[in-house]
Amino acid sequence: MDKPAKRIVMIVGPTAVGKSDLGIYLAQQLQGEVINGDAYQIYRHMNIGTAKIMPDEMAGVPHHLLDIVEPTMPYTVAKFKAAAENAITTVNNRHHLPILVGGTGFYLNSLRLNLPLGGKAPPKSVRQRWQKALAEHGALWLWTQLAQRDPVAAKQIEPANTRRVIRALEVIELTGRRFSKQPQPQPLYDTLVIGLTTQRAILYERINVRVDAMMAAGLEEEVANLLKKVPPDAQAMQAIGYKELVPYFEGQANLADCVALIKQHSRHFAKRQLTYFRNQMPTHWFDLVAHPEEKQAVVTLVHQWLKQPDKGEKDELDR
RNA sequence: GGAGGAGUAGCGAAGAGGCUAAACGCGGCGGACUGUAAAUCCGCUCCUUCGGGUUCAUAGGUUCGAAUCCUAUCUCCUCCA
Repeated sequence: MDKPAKRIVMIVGPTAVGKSDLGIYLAQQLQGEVINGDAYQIYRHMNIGTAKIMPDEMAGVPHHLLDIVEPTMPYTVAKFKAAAENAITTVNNRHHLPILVGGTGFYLNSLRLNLPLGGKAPPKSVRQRWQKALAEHGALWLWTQLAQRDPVAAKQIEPANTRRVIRALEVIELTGRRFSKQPQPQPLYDTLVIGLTTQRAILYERINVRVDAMMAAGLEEEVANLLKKVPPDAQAMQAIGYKELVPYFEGQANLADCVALIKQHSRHFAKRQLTYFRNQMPTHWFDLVAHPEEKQAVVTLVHQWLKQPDKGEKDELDR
């Protein structure tokens, strides 16, 4: 089989480890451009809470896929994948290195593995019908439906995880194919994954400090402004740092409690991110918090990898 | 000084003689992940060489059997002085 020719670098890691900084550094060192790989930084008007890098911090490095959607609009992996592929083409046409920087493992993996994602977009009606069925018959009944159509998928998805059960059911209905038997296209890219991490206690402390900094920078006002045009149940409002403030604005909770919740959710999130990058991606780990000088080692690693003649990392996870 | 109340695993909190190594929540840890992914969901969390061993403030006691009953001690809270 042909090796995927286009090479891309990904910088992943939990929130608050310094991905954005490394992205810029690498871009400078390697003639690269940054492509956002963060599910919520794509939204406009959500800057402070998403720790979005601002133009004056970009040091002249082009950044793609930031501020491309209004927060009232839902967004999906598939949209991200398409947009990212476009951005990669753009960067490649300038003979620059595409550097994906972000914390949304699933988005990044859809790109890296060229996931078909169940084919086409699900019509709302199908999903609504299943959701109604769920409300009427319960989670176990719903899961049984899946078990009848696709025992393999049913075994892999917890009955309580109704969101994924419904999605599996959708895909089966829409494609006439089992959810567990989706086509497996060749990857489009040859990907090097660099992961940033640090000692857990330090990471959590950084998160706490960062949330306080966000509040000091005006997160409260940002969310208040957002809520003027975005309904609290919009997808964008599921973002950590935003959803927790809604009860405060509704007079249901005091600010300090909400801020504590933001920190807690951020910590939990960081842990989930680490799990994902650890187990779902072939990540090369670095601790630049404890060892900033290893930045150079990262550059060297990328250099060497770029020099290898189309060898390909070929470490797709078996599923 | 007097009168009440309380002390349970990292924290909060149930349990009021055997079904209790002790519900539940939080925190912590691990995991899953193919169009909501900063989402959604699952598991573990006294020690253990997995045979067992030590727990419910502490020390005694009652009982076949105690976190649960009795006695003393210590600590904390509330009220009266």
